[in-house]
Amino acid sequence: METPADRRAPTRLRSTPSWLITHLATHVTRLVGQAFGPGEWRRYHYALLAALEEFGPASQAELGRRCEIDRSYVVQAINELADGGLVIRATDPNHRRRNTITITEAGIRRLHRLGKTLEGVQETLLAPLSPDERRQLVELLARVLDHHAHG
Amino acid sequence: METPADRRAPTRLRSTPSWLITHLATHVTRLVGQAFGPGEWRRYHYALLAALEEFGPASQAELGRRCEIDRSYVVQAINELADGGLVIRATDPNHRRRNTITITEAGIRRLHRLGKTLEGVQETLLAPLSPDERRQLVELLARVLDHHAHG
DNA sequence: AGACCAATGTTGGTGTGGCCAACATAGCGA
DNA sequence: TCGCTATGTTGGCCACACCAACATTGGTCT
Repeated sequence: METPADRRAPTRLRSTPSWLITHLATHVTRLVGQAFGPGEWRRYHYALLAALEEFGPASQAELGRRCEIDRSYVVQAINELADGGLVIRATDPNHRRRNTITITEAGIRRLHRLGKTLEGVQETLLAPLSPDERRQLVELLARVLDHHAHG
Repeated sequence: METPADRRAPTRLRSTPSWLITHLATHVTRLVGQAFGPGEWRRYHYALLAALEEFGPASQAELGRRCEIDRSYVVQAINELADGGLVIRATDPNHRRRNTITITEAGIRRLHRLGKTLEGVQETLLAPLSPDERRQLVELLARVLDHHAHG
């Protein structure tokens, strides 16, 4: 049997947005993890690189605010990115308590490579949806997220 | 300033479904956690109770398959539910290696109470969407989730 | 100038929860 | 009868969200 009877999900869950989102997120995490590979970069590295490429050099605190990542996690992620030569951490001469993070050429290449990988993930993830439906979904999710981010 | 410049999220992230979903899931987890209260029941307890109410008594393994929860987590959650008198764990006489989990009256009441709480969460979560858009979002998410669950 | 406050980087701890490995027990099928 | 598998259970690892504390350093107010 393709879908055994004891695998049907409760109706209450299938109609509850919060459950759909959190549960789908676990599938997404697994897909992204598989695509990025073990011991390699994770989605937070991608997020930080994306912010650095789009907005230019920034402090760790600013990166955390842009990507909604906790300061303490930014520290670790930037450590790993710097170890890999994807970013450079330098003390801001004007504000000596602050670090200026700059993306390197290697970082930009890696960002684009990870972007390609993520495109494949989206393809797998949204396979059952038409292009129009995919755009609808992205638009709805972005609206909801905007409402709660920095809200 | 309402939305400081350094809080704008990178375009790459805002247009990436996998990022939208995982990131939104953290907001959802926080909202649900606040609504359910500390040290109290969590979403997995709700999921298990919902499955028990809809499909009747079941083994732990079956519950895990229905709700896509790992067996090891089902054990703990059922322990807590049983401690709270919301379910009863009994050995299946026909298959003595198997437990039969049954929801109690108190469990059904708790399920309905948690359901009401969750409805409030959805209201907060989907505030920026119209009723039509909310239905669209639920339908799209359910389709995607169905495709990946048990796939 | 001096006193206070806020931002920053950093460390470390806590809790959730997804995932996997191992194991004993007990049915089931060849 | 000999595996093979399902089940319940324990325990571990990992990704991260969140929070507290702290020293440094800048800006602000008086």
